[in-house]
Amino acid sequence: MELVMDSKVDEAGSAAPRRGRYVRDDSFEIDLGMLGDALGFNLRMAQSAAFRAFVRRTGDATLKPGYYALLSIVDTNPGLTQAELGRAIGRDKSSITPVLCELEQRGLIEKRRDARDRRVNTLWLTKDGTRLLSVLREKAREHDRALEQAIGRENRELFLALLLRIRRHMSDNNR
Amino acid sequence: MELVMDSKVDEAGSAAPRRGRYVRDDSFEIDLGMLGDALGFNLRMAQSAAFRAFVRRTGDATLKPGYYALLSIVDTNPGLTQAELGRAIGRDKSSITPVLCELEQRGLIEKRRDARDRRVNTLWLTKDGTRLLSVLREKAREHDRALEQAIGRENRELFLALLLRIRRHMSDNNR
DNA sequence: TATTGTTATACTCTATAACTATA
DNA sequence: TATAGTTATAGAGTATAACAATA
Repeated sequence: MELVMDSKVDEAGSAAPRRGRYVRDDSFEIDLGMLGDALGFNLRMAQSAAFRAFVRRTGDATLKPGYYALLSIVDTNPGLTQAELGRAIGRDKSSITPVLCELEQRGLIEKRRDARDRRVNTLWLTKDGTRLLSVLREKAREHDRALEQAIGRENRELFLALLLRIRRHMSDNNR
Repeated sequence: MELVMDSKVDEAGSAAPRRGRYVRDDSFEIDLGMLGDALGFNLRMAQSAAFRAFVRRTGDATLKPGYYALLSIVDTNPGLTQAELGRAIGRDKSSITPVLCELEQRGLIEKRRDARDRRVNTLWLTKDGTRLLSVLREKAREHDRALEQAIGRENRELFLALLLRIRRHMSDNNR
């Protein structure tokens, strides 16, 4: 297909010494080649840029970057279990445990042993957790507005739909 | 379009104890709430799903997941320096060094001290590096086709453009 | 037998700060 | 003074495997 993108076949071969140009002015001088047209690479770059911006925005909110999503899900689904939470965001339960322990120690969530199935912990937000979450939600809203501005408001719905399709299509389930 | 997914505003409040339903069948039963509509969260989930799929696809290619992009850029820009490479993908030079050392030790790239500026290393692909890259490129092409299929071929250009806008708009430069 | 949550362990990716050698 | 590359170190984020408790 296209994928070949801007392979202008300049340079006429890989032996052409790039040093000849000798630019050193921080201008984006590098040719990404077919990488610049790759969906995966650009998805990664965009995600990484967006995530860093989110961290900058929430950096003073006294919480590690990745924890906002967990608090938010517990808030929306009070009493869900750790395993359910893990499945919801596609992470192993063992990746969830230490995070939840820290959130509990900091008094942001509460774990309750379920009476009907004593293997599971149900998860609940505390008052403090609710309070912190509302602060984070405001930051997240600002972040979302910035992203929306970047892509253009009229593209929001489609963009979101495409991201969702990728998640569905590439997830471990459809291996 | 559809995009709204499952934000049905059920539950009618966060106090409703989810335990009542007591489902345990791995079906996606969790309500992501406003998270499900957040650009940042969905970007992260899509990227992570896509990256895992890429790792599955290249897992037997004898190379760590993140290295393909570096090899590809060195191929397209023979003789570029480590700092330039870092800037091209938005990573600190100290994040680049160990990767490049490993690639050199494995005989995939060559570092040459530049004569005109003896501080810099210029980077070059070896024969082996070129060979491995061509294998990886084939995998990458397959991966790209899978992603394209997920979003729909007609959306490719727009999607790519939006990802690029995010990268430009949110990058550390426009802080 | 299967699942939940925990633990031990390890790997990937990334950054900051301090260093050297150059410029 | 400023930059290129290295090193030491650390911190997120993630996973696999083995385990005890429970189903």
